[in-house]
Amino acid sequence: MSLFHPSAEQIDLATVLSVLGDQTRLSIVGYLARNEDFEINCSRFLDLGSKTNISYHLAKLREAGITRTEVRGVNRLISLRRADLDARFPGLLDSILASAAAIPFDMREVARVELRQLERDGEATKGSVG
Amino acid sequence: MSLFHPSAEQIDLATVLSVLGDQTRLSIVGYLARNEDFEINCSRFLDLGSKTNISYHLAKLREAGITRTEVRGVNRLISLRRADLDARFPGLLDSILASAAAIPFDMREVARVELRQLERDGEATKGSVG
DNA sequence: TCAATAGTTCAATGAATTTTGAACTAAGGA
DNA sequence: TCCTTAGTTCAAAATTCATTGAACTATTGA
Repeated sequence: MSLFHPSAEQIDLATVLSVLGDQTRLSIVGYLARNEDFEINCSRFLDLGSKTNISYHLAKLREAGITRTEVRGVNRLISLRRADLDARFPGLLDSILASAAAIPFDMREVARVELRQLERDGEATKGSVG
Repeated sequence: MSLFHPSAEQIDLATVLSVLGDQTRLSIVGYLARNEDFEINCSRFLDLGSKTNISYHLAKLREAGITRTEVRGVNRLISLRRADLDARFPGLLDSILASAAAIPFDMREVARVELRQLERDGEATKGSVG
């Protein structure tokens, strides 16, 4: 049920580098970094491969300590473990993100996803402010 | 005869990360970084694997653009392409080197190699200063 | 309870990587 | 010229990695 995540101290440099040395996973991490304010679930990455394949790559990222996967109802929300990575390997993630090329995504779908998210946030704000 | 080296612009992030995502190659790079003032040849790394195997790993590093291999007589001198890597991926190499663990080497042999080098430098200085 | 959704696990397959020993090349020194 | 040193190349074996479809699990909502 609960998914394995290595502790910060268990995160290994060679493992992180080899896991990030793959264009699909680099694309996923780049997208997560540029969208830390949004809740991202697995299906957001189906542009990059089949459902099974994305599940495989996300498991690699999680087991390496690069991402966190939390079960939220029927979804799993994926986020970067930025603080843990920065603490363990200062400057590494930032230099990789700065150098990682932009991701080949369908930007209309990206916009749609983000619009839905913003609308949801808007409703939440409306509710709590009233 | 002359060995292939990618140009700085040809160096690819995912390739660099996957090539450095290997403990043997990370050890080689860490050693090169901590000994940039010395001339290092291939056999310096025989602690880490067989001659054939080290040749394989050094070729990977060279083809990824991480090291330069110059033929110097019967030896091949290996050096880090630090300037090229820094220009292409600012901060990446430094953050990796800062996080890379110390290498499991036979430190007596390391000391012997460095002593020989220092003695050679001493002779050169003596000659040029006189 | 039933269906739909989101994602995982499994087994199989193909591709790439790592490791090895044997044979090889090229340069330098006796 | 012959030997030694330094390192490469090749072919084979072992291992690991990536990708796929089919079957599965867990949660939510009707």
